[in-house]
Amino acid sequence: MKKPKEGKRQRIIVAAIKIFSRNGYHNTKMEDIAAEAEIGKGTIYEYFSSKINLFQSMFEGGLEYYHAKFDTDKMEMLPFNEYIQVLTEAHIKFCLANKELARVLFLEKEAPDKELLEWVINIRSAKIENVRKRILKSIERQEIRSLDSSILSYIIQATMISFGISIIVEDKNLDPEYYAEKYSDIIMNGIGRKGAEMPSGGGV
Amino acid sequence: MKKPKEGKRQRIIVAAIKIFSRNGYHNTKMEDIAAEAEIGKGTIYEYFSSKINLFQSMFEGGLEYYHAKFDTDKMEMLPFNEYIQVLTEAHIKFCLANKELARVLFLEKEAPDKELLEWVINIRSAKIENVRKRILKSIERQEIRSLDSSILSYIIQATMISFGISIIVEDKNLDPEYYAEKYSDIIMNGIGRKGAEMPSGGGV
Amino acid sequence: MKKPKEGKRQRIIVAAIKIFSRNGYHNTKMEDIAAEAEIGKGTIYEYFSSKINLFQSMFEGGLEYYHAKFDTDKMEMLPFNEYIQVLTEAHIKFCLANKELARVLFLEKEAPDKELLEWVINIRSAKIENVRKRILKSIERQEIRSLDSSILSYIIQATMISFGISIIVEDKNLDPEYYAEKYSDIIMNGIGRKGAEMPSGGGV
Amino acid sequence: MKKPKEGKRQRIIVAAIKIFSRNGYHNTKMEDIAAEAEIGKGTIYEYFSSKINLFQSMFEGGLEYYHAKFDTDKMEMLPFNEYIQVLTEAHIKFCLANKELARVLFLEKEAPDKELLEWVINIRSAKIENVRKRILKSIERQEIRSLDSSILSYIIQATMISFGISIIVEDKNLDPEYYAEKYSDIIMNGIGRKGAEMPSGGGV
DNA sequence: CATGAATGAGACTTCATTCAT
DNA sequence: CATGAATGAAGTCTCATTCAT
Repeated sequence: MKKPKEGKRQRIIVAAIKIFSRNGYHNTKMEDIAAEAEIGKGTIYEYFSSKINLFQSMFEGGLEYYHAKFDTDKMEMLPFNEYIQVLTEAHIKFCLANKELARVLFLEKEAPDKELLEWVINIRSAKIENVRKRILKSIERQEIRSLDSSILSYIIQATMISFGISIIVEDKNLDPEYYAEKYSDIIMNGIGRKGAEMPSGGGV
Repeated sequence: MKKPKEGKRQRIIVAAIKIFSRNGYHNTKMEDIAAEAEIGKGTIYEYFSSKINLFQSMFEGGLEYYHAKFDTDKMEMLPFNEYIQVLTEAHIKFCLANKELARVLFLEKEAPDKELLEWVINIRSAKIENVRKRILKSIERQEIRSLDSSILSYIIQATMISFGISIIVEDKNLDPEYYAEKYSDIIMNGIGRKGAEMPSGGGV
Repeated sequence: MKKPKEGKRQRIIVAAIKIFSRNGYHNTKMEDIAAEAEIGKGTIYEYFSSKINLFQSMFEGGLEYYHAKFDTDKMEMLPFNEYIQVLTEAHIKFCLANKELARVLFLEKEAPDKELLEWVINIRSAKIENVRKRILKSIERQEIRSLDSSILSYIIQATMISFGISIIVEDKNLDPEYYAEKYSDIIMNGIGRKGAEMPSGGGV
Repeated sequence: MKKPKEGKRQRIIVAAIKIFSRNGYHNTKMEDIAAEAEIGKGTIYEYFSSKINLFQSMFEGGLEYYHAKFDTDKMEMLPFNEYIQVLTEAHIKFCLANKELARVLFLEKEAPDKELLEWVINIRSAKIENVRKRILKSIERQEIRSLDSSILSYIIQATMISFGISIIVEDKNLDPEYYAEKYSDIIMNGIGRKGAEMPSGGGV
């Protein structure tokens, strides 16, 4: 039980994910986390300066871990429809494999701290911006038709999150490949009947 | 001016929306709400039995107000692409007009109370289910092609929320009609180049 | 319902007795008393300056009413055993007829106010002293044997209160005449077997 | 000196007795007790879950301590007059030695809690019933004459309490042995002049 | 390093009292 | 006179953080 040094820090993080995920930031007591980690309450303060600091460390580490799942270099090479598929599949797989962490990352919205909130918003904006850039590139490459890149990036981002939420909150077991493919199909080809001229097609 | 009993309740609700929206449930003090409403701390308790009761009352009233924006009878008549447009437009307009309320309704995720959390989840599931039923009907009517109704309802729901969030959090001023139309276009027609055969088109 | 002036004051007192008796001083809210009296909360303050003042007024009035039951002039004439009987009978009758008031007078011990507490203690001391004087007179008159008048007055006082408590708290229906007579018998004649020499008889 | 867990609980109890005794339940603040015990406010809650719990713990412990003073086995052997003496003496000694505790035990009447109130009433009833059984046995043994055992047990109980009250409230220094003996004498032999026929003697 | 007993700032809530009507 | 909506002081309890061991 007396792991070296860093084993304990990790144990605290793991415990924190579990408890924060279950109860939310404000309903979580440091004591609960200590109990989950099977260590003394005071020990947490050897590794983290405060509750908010623990939360942030956990959050940032978690987000890093999440983003590492998306190997951007390889993805650049993929055609857009595959890019969407890989993105979606990776996200769903992550949520399925890390429900608790995902709950913290994607559901914890009550800002424990203004600074953290801003940081999170910036990360998300950056990610959306990344997707948007990819969209612009794909339009250039004529992989996809010309459209408002901003709207599309919102749609993509939002839908992925939404799949995650149904896993986390409703505890559904979405099949990553099936959902990724179906989603890609819808977004690439639309939902209108093939060949039919949709009224909105002529648009503005 | 000590008599008028009503109006004060509303004033408290309005103040609560503002403060809960700004700080979240747990970072909000009853005193702050009282100050915002320009009344005494104790007065709140004349109208609401507790902090959680105030929050719930505000939340439920807000959600009711939100749902009232969607006249379901008329919407049933619309073709699917217009249905999407109207839905999206109403949502964006609501978020623009009620940023603070929208923030509470769509961002407050830390359950102040398990019961409320379940209630919210149920409301959302019901709404998604409603959209899903509409999708099935539209497939039947051959307005849209045959597809996984569940996935599509998630996409629609998620995208709307996402537009709201960009208004609420990033303080963007989305043009309701433009976004509604562009979104409808993407979802109906897809993003692939017209006439091009998309690889995923042959599906599964 | 719009009684003259003093009717309302009395009504408040009556309500106060009922509610204070039921809940005790600190668990009683001014609002409860107002509700019981079927008047507005503010109206109480037209007749009593504060909660403590209402309590004191009620208490003092009640004690006066209680003491009025003991016509000291007539009682002076009675032989001691009858004096005890009349005293006890009057007390039991009072408690039976005014359970709620009696509860306030004899059970409310948590001093709502130091001043009142002292006042009550003084009243009781005075009453015990009165009984003691009567005892001394009776010893002089050779109605009773020579003994420690202080102890006897405590016994008499305490026993009466005790009978009252069993009525108030245990809700027993003591027969005033029976108890008065039996008590008088015991106190006058003792409990030892007639004629037997009790060991303590020779004592000290 | 942060470790020792016990001793602190006792210190809180002692402080609680002092403060509750001085001010009564409702006029006592947790902060006052903490100050008296020279500890922090929050520390009390490490040992007692609430104010009412602290009061009950103190009360029950105190009553236990009180009852332990009466060794019932030995007392069964004593003749009735000595039984009364020992009972009275022990009670007076307890009140003298534990004025504050005695005040809480015998004067605190405003029920902080209905449950506790009932518990106290039951304890007292049980004690009175015990004394009554002893009386019945003594009548059987012809130690005392035949009489209403219920009345006599009330008298005995009441008188003891009364002695206690004069110690607690009036701060009198009663001599335990003197009072016990004189009281026993009165109760055994009555107050009537020896040999004189008391009118009530022939009774009913 | 590790611990958990101790702490006290701070939040919710109650209720006696006031005062405009 | 009568009222009851409004008030805010005051009390209970929680929990992040500290520090002696």
